Amino acid sequence: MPFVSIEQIAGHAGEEITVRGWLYNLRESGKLLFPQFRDGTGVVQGVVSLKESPEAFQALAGLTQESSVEVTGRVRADSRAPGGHELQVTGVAVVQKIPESDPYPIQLKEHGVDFLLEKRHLWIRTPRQAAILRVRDQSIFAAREFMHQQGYALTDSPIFTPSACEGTTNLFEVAYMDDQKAYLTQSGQLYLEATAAALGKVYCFGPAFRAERSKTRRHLTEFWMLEPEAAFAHMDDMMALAEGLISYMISSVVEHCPGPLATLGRDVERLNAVRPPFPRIPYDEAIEILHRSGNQTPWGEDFGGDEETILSSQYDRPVIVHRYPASIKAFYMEPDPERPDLALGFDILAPEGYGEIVGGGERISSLELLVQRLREQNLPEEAFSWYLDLRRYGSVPHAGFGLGIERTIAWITGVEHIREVIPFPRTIYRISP
RNA sequence: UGGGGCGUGGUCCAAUCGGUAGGACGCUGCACUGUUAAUGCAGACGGUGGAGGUUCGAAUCCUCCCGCCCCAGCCA
Repeated sequence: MPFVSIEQIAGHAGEEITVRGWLYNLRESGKLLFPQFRDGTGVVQGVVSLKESPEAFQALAGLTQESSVEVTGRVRADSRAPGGHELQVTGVAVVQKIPESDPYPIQLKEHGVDFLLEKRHLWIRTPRQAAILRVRDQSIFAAREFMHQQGYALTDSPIFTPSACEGTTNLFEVAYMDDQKAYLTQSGQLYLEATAAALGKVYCFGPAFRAERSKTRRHLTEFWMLEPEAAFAHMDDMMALAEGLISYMISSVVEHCPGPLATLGRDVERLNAVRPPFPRIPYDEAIEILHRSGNQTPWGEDFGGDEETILSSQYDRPVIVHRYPASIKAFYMEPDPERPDLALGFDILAPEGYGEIVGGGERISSLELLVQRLREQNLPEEAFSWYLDLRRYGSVPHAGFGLGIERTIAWITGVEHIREVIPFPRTIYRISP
């Protein structure tokens, strides 16, 4: 008897197959049972009659939620079944029955956030959570596929680092190395600038750690970031790469995850609108738009959640804001040659209030200017000596950006909170499970 | 780190002015041949986050502590 995954079941109508999975729910109606099985790819309803399949009926009657099973039966199209197909069960092998004395804790009812996060290791079994993780998988696969197609080589950055990318305040210290302090990385960028000078076009994809006391729906303590970096590239090249990357991720998810998107109730039309080019607005113009909208943010200040929402709500696709005041950007940002008070940096704001999903720009290539900026910021020059080597030996214009995977996936899936788009979220108040 | 909010059976909620802490789900049993988080009937288990205080009496009022949620800042 062939094993068939539930997402493939419609293609096996009329055949006898075996499904391996878990009992998602059981409705009993006299001498008829309606068990629902899930296997991680979907949910299918079974039907068992006492008269026709007494042994299967006895095996399933009273079986507890989430007990593991292998069930055999004939697939039949039936409009009364959720999903359009059901399994006429003829054989049941119970792999493990959950005892009634200790039932599965997550009901098919509403639960509170705290309870669900305490049971995250079980919560991910629910169809909605599984659909989100399915989209996460496809998004990351598509992102890596796109980067590879564009000629970018994966050169992952270290997780343990000796110093900060932009200061030490937000770093997690690790008490392990004997002689000097070690920290968990908050960005792979500095190392990517080195590998970009080695291989030309590179990227890394891995976790980043921020010891910020952020407790909003857009923040995690541990999140994943995709960071490209390219030698001889300028800010415009990176804006084009980012919009191509994001558009590719979206179209790949729309193409390969119709089931999960339907489970999530995501409006696919809004995703289909996301195609290049994305609107590009200079910071100066963004300030004007804000002022016209009644927001009085003065020139020279960075944007907060309110400002991001005003700007992004004007468009049906992500919006790129570029050329920010240099004073509010990182020390390594290349100044605009025409306006030295501006930095050649850009952010991409996702639609629908999901906020900043990309931050990046062009890096300073001049040794003298970089040293000057380090001193202005009171950063320890010796800790950056290898980084300065990149400007000593064959320095070139180069640029890159970081894309926050969880924020991007939260937007693609349409979920309220970023904590649902990573299997085991880490926040300031949660390290378990 | 600031501002706001919430902690009641395993879960989700209710409890009027300070007056015997209750319901639903879940679990058990029975009924039901097309259920859609099935339904109906019956049953069992089980709780006020913690420590003080006020009071004849505290889930309710006060103080402190703990846990969590939301917002801001920071950022992706």
